[in-house]
Amino acid sequence: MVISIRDGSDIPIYQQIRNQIVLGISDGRLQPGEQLPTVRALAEEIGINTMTVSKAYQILKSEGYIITDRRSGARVQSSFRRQGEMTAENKELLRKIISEAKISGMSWEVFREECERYYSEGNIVDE
Amino acid sequence: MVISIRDGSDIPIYQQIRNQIVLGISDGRLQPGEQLPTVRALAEEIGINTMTVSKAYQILKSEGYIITDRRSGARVQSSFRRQGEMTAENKELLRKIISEAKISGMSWEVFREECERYYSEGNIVDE
Amino acid sequence: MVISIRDGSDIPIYQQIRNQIVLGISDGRLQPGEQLPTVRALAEEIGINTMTVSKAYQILKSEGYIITDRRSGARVQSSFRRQGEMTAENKELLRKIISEAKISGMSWEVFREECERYYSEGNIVDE
Amino acid sequence: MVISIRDGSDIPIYQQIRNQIVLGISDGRLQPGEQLPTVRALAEEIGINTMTVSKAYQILKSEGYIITDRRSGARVQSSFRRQGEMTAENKELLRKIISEAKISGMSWEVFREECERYYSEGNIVDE
DNA sequence: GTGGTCTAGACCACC
DNA sequence: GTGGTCTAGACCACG
Repeated sequence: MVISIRDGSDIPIYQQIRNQIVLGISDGRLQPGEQLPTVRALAEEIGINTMTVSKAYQILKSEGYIITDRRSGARVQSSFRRQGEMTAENKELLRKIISEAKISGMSWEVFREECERYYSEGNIVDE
Repeated sequence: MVISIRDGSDIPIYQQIRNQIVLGISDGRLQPGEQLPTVRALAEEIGINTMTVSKAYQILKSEGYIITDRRSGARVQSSFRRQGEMTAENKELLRKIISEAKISGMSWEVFREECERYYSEGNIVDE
Repeated sequence: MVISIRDGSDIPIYQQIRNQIVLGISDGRLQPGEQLPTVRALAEEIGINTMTVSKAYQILKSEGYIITDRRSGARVQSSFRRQGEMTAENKELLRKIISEAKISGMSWEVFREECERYYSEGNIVDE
Repeated sequence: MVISIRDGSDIPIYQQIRNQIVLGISDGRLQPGEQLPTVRALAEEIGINTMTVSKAYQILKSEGYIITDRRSGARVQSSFRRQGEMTAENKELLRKIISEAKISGMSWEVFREECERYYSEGNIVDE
């Protein structure tokens, strides 16, 4: 999977990496149990510091998306806790997005379709 | 309208203020043309520096949500440009939220309902 | 001549008045020697403080655009010093405008036409 | 590139900085992708507070002229959206300038030449 | 090292 | 009274 970094972005690089890997997991490009590139390899590929990649992996690990192993490096978690809830932070973000969408005059139908499109991009195949 | 700030949040205070005012506009608690608290009053109420509030107001102004007037202070815009589009940043955020929701096992129906609930909270009354 | 004030503008009201009167003189809506409304009348018409209109008139007077007279109030200057030069401030503003136009990809021809259009709006008839 | 500030000017310092950098971009003294001085360095050079420079950079960033990067500081955008339009504010300013030029007796030909001269000062080299 | 945030307190122009 | 600007100095996250 290709990780691309936007240079001018306000989002820290380690967050961008983290987000793209989560996205990859959600749409099936990264399968449960699949091996991730080593910290060093990914850092070199993107052209950034290994510390930055390492931080991204640490976060992914602490969030339960990946597991790390001294021998085999990092792998995607093979089964996820499916509590079916959004984090408080994501709820707040969603509120922000929706409030701006409403003010901009976007109808609920159009917004719903946009979400549905994102929702149907690939599917997780686990267990 | 009450503005509440979470101290430990990684979202800057001025952004929190900005977001809550946009939310207030979108759900009708702040009506078009309505007067906002003065920079000094809001700063004192929240217990922060006037500069921080001022920065929030300037962002809101540059985004077209409010107008500032030397006479009467800050007021909510009386009419918004309704282009019916999300910003690129919001699209990216929405993707992130949805990818995480999917992995957590949240079904499309549940997510849709959550969004619909936010969407129906109050309505903008354009004049 | 109708003077209209934009509420949310960054330009101070007295400047807006001043600019519109200068514009009126340049395009012929205000003829040399023509009587301007009294400070009080204009203030009431626009719905602002008399001080503000008074300040606008003072500036116009100091710039030589109008003359004031205890009896007949304010009148447009009947003949202007035609030195055919821009002020240093206007040169700087023009540079700013042109630099932004260039970066935005506006061609010299299009810019020239825009200027020409403004230039031909009405004509001064004096002497 | 040298940034010079006029102390008595009614244009805020951060705006003067902003304008001069835009000018530098438009006439090619600042090339796309080129590194700008750091906030601290520029502040010290001019003899002002870092906040003031920072504000200038943030405006330039929000206008799309530069990007800021935690790694390498601030850099000129490498490609600009070329919509070929003036902002409403610039149109208004241009009207004001032209109205005053006309009254001062400046002929269209002289004004046109002045503009053309500014227009031909350097050229943007987009990559 | 970089830019980003925030404070406390000051002064200004506008109305 | 209002918002806007600026300072001096601090602390933070990022890389």
